[in-house]
Amino acid sequence: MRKPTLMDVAAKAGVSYATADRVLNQRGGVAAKSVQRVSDAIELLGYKRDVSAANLARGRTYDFVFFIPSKAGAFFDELRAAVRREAHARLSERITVTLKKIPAFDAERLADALENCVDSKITGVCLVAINSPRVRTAVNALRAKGVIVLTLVADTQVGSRDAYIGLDNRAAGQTAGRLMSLAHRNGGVVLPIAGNLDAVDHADRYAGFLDVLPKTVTVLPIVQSADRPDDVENAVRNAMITYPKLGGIYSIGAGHSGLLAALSGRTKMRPIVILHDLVAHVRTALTDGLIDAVIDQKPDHQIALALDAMKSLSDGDQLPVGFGTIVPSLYLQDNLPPASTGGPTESPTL
Amino acid sequence: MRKPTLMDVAAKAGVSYATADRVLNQRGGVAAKSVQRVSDAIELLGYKRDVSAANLARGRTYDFVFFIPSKAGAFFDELRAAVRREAHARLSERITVTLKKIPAFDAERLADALENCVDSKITGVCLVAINSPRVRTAVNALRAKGVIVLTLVADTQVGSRDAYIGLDNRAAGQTAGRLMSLAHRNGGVVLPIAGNLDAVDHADRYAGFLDVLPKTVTVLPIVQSADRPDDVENAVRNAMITYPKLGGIYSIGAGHSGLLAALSGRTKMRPIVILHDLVAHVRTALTDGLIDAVIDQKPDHQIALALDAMKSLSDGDQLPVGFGTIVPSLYLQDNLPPASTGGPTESPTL
DNA sequence: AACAAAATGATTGACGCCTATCATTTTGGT
DNA sequence: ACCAAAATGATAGGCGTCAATCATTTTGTT
Repeated sequence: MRKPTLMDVAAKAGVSYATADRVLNQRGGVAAKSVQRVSDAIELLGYKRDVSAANLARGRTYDFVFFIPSKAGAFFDELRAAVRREAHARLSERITVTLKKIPAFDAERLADALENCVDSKITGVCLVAINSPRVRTAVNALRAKGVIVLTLVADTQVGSRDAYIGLDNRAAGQTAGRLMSLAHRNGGVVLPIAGNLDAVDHADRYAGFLDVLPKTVTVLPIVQSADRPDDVENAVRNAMITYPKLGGIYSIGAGHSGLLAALSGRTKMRPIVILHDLVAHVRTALTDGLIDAVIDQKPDHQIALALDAMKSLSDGDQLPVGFGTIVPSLYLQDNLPPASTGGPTESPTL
Repeated sequence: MRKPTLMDVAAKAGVSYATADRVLNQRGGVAAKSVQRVSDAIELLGYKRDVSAANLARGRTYDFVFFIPSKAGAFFDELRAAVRREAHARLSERITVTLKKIPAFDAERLADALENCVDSKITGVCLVAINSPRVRTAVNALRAKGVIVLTLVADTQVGSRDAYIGLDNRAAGQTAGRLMSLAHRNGGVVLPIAGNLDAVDHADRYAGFLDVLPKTVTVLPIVQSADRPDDVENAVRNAMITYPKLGGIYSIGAGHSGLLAALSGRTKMRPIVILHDLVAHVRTALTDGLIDAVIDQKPDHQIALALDAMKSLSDGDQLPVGFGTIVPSLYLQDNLPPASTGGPTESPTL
């Protein structure tokens, strides 16, 4: 027999469709014993509301907006591409996604963009947070209107948004440290490079890295490069000269091109190199054996999670605990995920 | 303005709803120029059929059956649990999943079960394949009836099923080898243990492992344990006595409990241990520092992919190239995914 | 027992699409 | 210009649910 409908439930419970509906949708005005009978019938039949039919009837659509900075570095480009892909894939699920590009580090532009949203009929927004009073008030205004607000990659204060989706940076650092340890079982010297330890994400990664390194491994003073390729390149070159036995490099932030330049050509007897985010040129470097491991935060996965979360939240569901915490992926040369296809693929059948 | 409907398309194209529908659903009997005008209108408006409404109207339901062996070892238990979880999560999407348990290695029972399906109204089946003539004919009979047939974890001949979803075993072995190399940059001795090299999956993993190991690493003769814990335990104990400097162990198959027993207590100065499949006790061993790395084939992900694939295929869509190839995940102690929650969670809101 | 309040029943028109039927118009061949 | 064939239009009922209305029955109160 086919899936039970609300009609079947009503019949089983010995009430009318209207009453069953009142129970299901908690419209109130139903006697306790009727509620019970309907609940029992639902349980008994294993009834599950057909959400497609429900959304159709409700005329429900999900309108989401993503605000992604145009920061230097390929990572946010990949994030944007992931948004486009996911959005395309869900077009037929009554989900519409708009992608807005925000100048990097520009809290005012971000606030402007958020404020512009307040009046439109938007279900949820997802932003890479920047800490600023105007941004906070704009977020609060949105939430006051019932708009779901998610932060992605970078968070604001807990409580001022509905959920945060982002990498567990400490775990990422620990993973790097653990791998580095495995490669230095008899001790050695390693060099950490960060963009800026004032940024919480970099600081967390660094802390995690130090967490798991055994005492037999010597950690050189950390280089803070502000993610500038030139600075990174110089630091690496100097370190390799000063410490000929340099056994490993952990690059915590960005500025990879400088690192790769300093390494280029040295595929033999070079330090173990671990860095973050599997962007295109990093993938190439890994394939070519120029570096050893990449710790990734799975931008595609984050976007998919963000969409799921916004949908759930706007349906009034709660998110499971721990939701949104991205566990880092560890890629070596041989377990790289397939490169994501360029644009949204045209589907022949509509 | 809201999403365009087929009505809007028809209006834009200057034809009736009926004609637009005839074009959209390729019912034929439409003049070429009308087809063109409708196609243009679809393109212009960015129309996308609302699949929920379509499935509702069609009365379409997806009835899938999974055949999973009750093989020894926790892996298939996890696979079954994943099926239950995913099935529960998609109940509201007009997807019904039945889970059938097949005695391990029993081609006849599997064939029986498959043959029983032929008459029922089933959309697709998904099985862990066993090579046998009766199974093959049963599969062919199903496919002849229009039932989608997927193989999972273990494949049959290409061409006799619609798709295969399973681990890239060579990549898995390579990943293990790569990690082992990183831990033995100055050479060393490692011990590979397989269940049975006649099984293609084990053979592939072993080949991949050897692929990437440098010549400076000595590989001891492989132990074939038939996945028996006792044999594994003995082999490991012997090797550790015979080769006090044993630097690494790669366990290709199952029988982990014997391995863990041989290792227990030795958290210091023990060989690097890499094994497969993040089942419960392996997770514990990794957390406790008894082993170093786990290569996982993501059973949950495989099930999710299987459902997606069966749905797509039964809708007549094609799968993208490379679909179904599972890239191995590499877990260290610090990047373990959250343990999957026991049963399907009861959702308060229906 | 009378009466208001509460609960229930019955029904209806969407939502966007599918499928089918039947009537009407247009086309092509001669 | 005639006729059959082809193409198109118009329309209706249904899929499962939502949201609303209005009528009817059941309660609890005094």
